[in-house]
Amino acid sequence: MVKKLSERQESILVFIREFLDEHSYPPTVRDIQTGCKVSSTSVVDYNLRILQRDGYLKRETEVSRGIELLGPNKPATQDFVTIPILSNIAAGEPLPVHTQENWNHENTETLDLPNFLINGKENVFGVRVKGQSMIDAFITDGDLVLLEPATTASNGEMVAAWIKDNQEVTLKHFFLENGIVRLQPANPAMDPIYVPADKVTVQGRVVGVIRSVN
Amino acid sequence: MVKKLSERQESILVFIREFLDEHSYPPTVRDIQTGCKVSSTSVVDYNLRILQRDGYLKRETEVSRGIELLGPNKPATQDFVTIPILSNIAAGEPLPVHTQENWNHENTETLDLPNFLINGKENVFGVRVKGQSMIDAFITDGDLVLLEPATTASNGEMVAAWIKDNQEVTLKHFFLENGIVRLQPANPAMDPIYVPADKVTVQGRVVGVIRSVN
DNA sequence: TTTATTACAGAACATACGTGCGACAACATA
DNA sequence: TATGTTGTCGCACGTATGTTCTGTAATAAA
Repeated sequence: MVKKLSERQESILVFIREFLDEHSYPPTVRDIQTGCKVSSTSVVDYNLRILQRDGYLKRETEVSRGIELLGPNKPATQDFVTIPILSNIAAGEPLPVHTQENWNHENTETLDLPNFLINGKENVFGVRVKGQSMIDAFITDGDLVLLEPATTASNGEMVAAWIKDNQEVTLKHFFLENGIVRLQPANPAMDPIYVPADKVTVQGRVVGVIRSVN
Repeated sequence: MVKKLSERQESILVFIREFLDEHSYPPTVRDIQTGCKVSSTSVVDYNLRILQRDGYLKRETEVSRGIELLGPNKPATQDFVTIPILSNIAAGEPLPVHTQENWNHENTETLDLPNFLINGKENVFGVRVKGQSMIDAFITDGDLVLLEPATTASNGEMVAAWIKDNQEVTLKHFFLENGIVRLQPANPAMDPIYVPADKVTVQGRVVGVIRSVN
């Protein structure tokens, strides 16, 4: 016994959805009035009550803009985390250090990711893999690598490591053995790199990889 | 020259974030006043102006609840798409065919993904890579592969292919050459598989890969 | 010292905004 | 015919809410 919506109610619903796309707050009754070319605020109120009664939205009484869309119109409710994307990583340079303070700015590219990819880790940032230098098995050109800032790593973890002598950042599995760091490619066909511990700086732990094929 | 936030400004920022988690609309100046135990609305306004000046938020003048968080505090505004995850892919079986109709059910595991990963493609679904059979270079055990349903592919595209004689689904680059399908591993060290075209069924095009390291 | 600057307090003002009321036309029901 | 019901309209009331003004104290700069 789902009643069909009237033309006006339909347009109100559409308007609210579009309004939410453009603003960070819901519309007022009067926003809807002008947006849907309704002659009176009371008509808007009247129809909003119906929409609420039928479960299309929820209203907070006496609260300005107290409208929340429900059902299919409801915006994604899952937890999302915004992470910064470090682009322009020049070859032969370590990753710039990134803290929560210094990416507060408009020039930083960001990305919203579902929480399960981050899994509670703090300050995760993304790096776009460019060229061949960072490529290893299972990670290739164009991939977006998610890193958790770290200066140390446990054996076996995949890290972004700055190799001083080579002047490059590489993604490898990390093993510390008797003062020597073994950087093991995931690809068994490739040989590991051995570097004295003081010539390697761990810059982050790999927590995820995202590849988008176009 | 990023100024450090005062304790009060910090608490206001936190309050707004928490308020947005619980409501579908931003707080008013007075909400912040009581929430942060500030003595006067003018103090809230004063600090909001500073936060706006320093780029932590944006305000719409004369608009109730006209507050929008920026930077790391900004809630996700991106578009998200919900896709189904096919789990329990038994070895030796083709992928179950999935249409928009038959996964609208509660028993299907789903995932919300940012739109850029899907890029306008329809009916994308995810498959969790299990075991070694589907592993190829750049894709490994545990990865979530995003597939677009397809029965054909252009040369060079990575597809999920059902090889009848082997009774297995594999992820490979697809090449059709004189009635023979060449399934080329991305890993150059591995040999391609040649199969008569009628013994291969393309089941989907790979549009993305997601790996989450725990 | 004087003078700015920063941060806060209290009050008041003006508008934004949700809500209620009476009326009216169209249509169905009895 | 009388009686509801639905959707609309205009208006107005009262609260919600952004904003402004005046003042004060603490601290730094001159």
